[in-house]
Amino acid sequence: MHDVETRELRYFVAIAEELHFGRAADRLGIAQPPLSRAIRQLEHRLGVQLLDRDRRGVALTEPGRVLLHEARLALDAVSAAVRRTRQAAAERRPLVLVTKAGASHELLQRLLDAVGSAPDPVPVEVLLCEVGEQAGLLRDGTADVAVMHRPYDDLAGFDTEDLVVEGQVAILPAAHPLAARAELTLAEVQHVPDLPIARWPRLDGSYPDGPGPEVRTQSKLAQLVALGRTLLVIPASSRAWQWPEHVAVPVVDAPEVTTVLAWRPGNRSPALASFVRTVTESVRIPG
Amino acid sequence: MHDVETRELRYFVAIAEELHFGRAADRLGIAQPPLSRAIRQLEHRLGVQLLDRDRRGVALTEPGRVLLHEARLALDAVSAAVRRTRQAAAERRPLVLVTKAGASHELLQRLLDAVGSAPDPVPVEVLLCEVGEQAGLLRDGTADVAVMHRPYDDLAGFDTEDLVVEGQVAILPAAHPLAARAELTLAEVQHVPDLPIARWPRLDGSYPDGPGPEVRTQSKLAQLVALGRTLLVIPASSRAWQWPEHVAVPVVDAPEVTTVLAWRPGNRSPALASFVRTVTESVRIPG
DNA sequence: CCTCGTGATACTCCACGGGTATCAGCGCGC
DNA sequence: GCGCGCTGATACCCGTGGAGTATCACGAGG
Repeated sequence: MHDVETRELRYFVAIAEELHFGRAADRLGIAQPPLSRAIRQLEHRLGVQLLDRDRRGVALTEPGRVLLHEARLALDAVSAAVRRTRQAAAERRPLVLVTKAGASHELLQRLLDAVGSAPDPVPVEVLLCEVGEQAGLLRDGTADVAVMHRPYDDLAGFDTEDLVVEGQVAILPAAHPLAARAELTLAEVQHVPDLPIARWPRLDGSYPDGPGPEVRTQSKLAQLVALGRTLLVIPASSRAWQWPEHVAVPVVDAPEVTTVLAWRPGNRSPALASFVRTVTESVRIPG
Repeated sequence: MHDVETRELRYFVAIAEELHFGRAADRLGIAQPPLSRAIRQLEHRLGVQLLDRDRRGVALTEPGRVLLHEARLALDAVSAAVRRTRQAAAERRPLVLVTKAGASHELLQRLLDAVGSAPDPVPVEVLLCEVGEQAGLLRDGTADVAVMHRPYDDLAGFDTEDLVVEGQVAILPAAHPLAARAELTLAEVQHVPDLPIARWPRLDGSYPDGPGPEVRTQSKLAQLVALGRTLLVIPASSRAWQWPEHVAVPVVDAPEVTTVLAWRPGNRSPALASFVRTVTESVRIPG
């Protein structure tokens, strides 16, 4: 009875995401039969049924959903081990900061200025990503520190430092009647019949049910708003939405959003420590 | 160029801990040559030298130390994936609480009483371990929640809830002159010539340099104190040291120790949530 | 000098991961 | 109704590579 190998976890993640043996095998660059065998073998080894094989596709069981989540964490940890080992062998490299494209733009600007003009400037490389990708990039060692937003982002398992708190605004097509309002409430915004709220993928890649369009990238969503097909509620400082066709209206009762600095706990790099210190001292707006 | 497999990480951890190919291979249940090859292959794949091979044994390079730490985290994450998947398939099982044997005994008693007499009692299984093992047991999914002590224990990556704060006492052999004192200071305690402070293994398994004896378990340390070979400074509530040959003297300027409840973030089990709520409400002494 | 103990090398072998071909159940269309 | 197409499962073969045994190369110590 061997142990579980990362290969098996990769296989399982692939099929759990695709829910289709053929496509998953394709993505993995192997044939379908070995994949079938590997998954059966994994199920047998765990003593747990992970998939409900139905004619017409595959569905995850409840333990399967658990394994999907845990396997992602485990694979990220393996990637992190490889990355951090290579980084330890390399010369002094810049600190990698990751943030959602377009979010907290001014804060980011101030933050980089502060770090660049500190007595001992830390070289910083900025990596922009899509919504929800930051946690994975931090976990797998691609990035050292992230600018994230509570309660939107998944902060589980990270050390964080709060930076600023802000309200949220609704982004509407300029042509829409609600765009003329000085302020709105969540109730008004949540059920506009002709502007259903867009649906983002969950952590497991599936979409919640609902009338709105499915989106995965900010640029596509921005275009949908400009086209008058949807609206959204986001922190006031987001700058990815300043098209001429967009109007921002404050939503008075939306939950406040906290911009936070997040990093992998246990990271004792002096560059990171210095970065966090500089940023919190110069950027934070005391509560 | 294949990916890194957990087998390779297990091999590396074994040799990094043993620093000896023969013993490591033995522990892994394989012969020595395959282990040599596997490690070479891993080094080649990472493009990093992990070990300094000297005639007369092996030493870790700096990247090797990084990989040892990261590989342990990754292997724990893989174990956790397996455990949690199996648990998800099993019937309602008790919550596993882990704590250092002998630490915070009264608090543990109150805590279990409170949970047992709550309106919806959560079945709790208590697991006792040695110093420093809690983090690993939480990370690899063996335990769901731990009673730990800041700043002693490694809380990196866990969600925590503070329970109580307390001072520390020095545990001395009853026969020693210092045992008669009503209180002591850290400076007095730290350099008692005939009672060098015992050395605990670091996270990587190695021991710091110094004159004191190397210890790994509490029971052995307790005996060493009773024999008049060492002393130690611990939280006042620890109860593993109440031998007749022991005397506890408060150390007035020792840093305070906070007893905390810790658990893996992102655990959405209702049993855990209810447990944490009950415990914090009934046990916590407000600061 | 020989011996012992280290890790590396040279081979042999076979288990297992992967490939191709094919099967088996179900939905669906003509 | 019957065939076709799509699913995942099965059967079988093959080659890679992981693991074993035997041995080497090198240094330390007596």
